[in-house]
Amino acid sequence: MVRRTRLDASDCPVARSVDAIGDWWSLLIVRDAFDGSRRFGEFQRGLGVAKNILTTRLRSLVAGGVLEVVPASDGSAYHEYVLTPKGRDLFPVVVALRQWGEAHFFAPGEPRSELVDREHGRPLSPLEIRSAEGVPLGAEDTVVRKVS
Amino acid sequence: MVRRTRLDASDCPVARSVDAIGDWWSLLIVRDAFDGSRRFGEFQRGLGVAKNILTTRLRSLVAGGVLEVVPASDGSAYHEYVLTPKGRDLFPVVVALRQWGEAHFFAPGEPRSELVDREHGRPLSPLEIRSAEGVPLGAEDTVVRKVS
DNA sequence: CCTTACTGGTTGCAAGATGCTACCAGCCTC
DNA sequence: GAGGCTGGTAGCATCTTGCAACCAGTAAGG
Repeated sequence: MVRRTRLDASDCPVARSVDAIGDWWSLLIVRDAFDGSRRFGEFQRGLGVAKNILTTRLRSLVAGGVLEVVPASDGSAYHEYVLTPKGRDLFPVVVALRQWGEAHFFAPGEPRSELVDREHGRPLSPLEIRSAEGVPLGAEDTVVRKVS
Repeated sequence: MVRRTRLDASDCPVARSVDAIGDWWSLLIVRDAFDGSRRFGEFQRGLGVAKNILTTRLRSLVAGGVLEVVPASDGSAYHEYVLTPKGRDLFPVVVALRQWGEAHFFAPGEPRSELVDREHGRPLSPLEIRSAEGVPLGAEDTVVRKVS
């Protein structure tokens, strides 16, 4: 058995998250879902992914509780894929990745897509890590602890 | 050419980030680096990954500017892998994934690792998405815009 | 020194994942 | 009811992943 390693039983939440959405396309599907895509064809055109790959990814996201299948909103006989509450909770992950990409992979003035406040049309403020008391923290101010 | 699709030229920052660290092991290596791992063997034992896989992942993270190779801190002839500033900027991504995993993949009381404030030993507060004005936003309050 | 263990890999092979191109069965539209 | 959309499957080639074996340079003990 040489299958891809499973980490869904790891005691680290990061590992379980990566196990659920850590493959290549899943997060981009979620990104497009946040951006309004609902139909198979929308995801396929938006991502440029092969249809068989998209099929397996959508199925695994549905199985993982990130997306759910609902009847089409336009009354046709087809169905649509929408984010569950669990899927919508991925918003900070997508925003964090977006901000990291913006900061490190684009030359100034290079064309890009940008996530903005719908009301004012301005970019979001950078994510901040804060303690329970609300004090901003850096990575060096934190430590991983085992809990049982 | 059937190689894995490259997204490093996409105009979406999320896609470029995923292209850089979106494979299975890279983010876990970064997580362990935040947790203090520096040596090849530490990563290997911490992750349980095959050595050839770890070799390629470390190389691509170094090539991508996330890790850098430095002489061993204990004076031996070996070298170590440490996060660059770009790599440390991934902290919000790791924290976001961790919080999502904690919220959705653990039964109450199930053993887990936890990220806490070093000073007080308490879990961090949940990440919040905020507008430029500091107003908390949900996914539905944002929209993606093309910039050129 | 000399031997032995550790560190940090490389190599070869088996099997799974990815991707492309057909192909196809329901819909829906005219 | 003909033709085009929608949402897939199937087959095949190639790439990636993973295990195990092997190996050179370094450190440590005697």
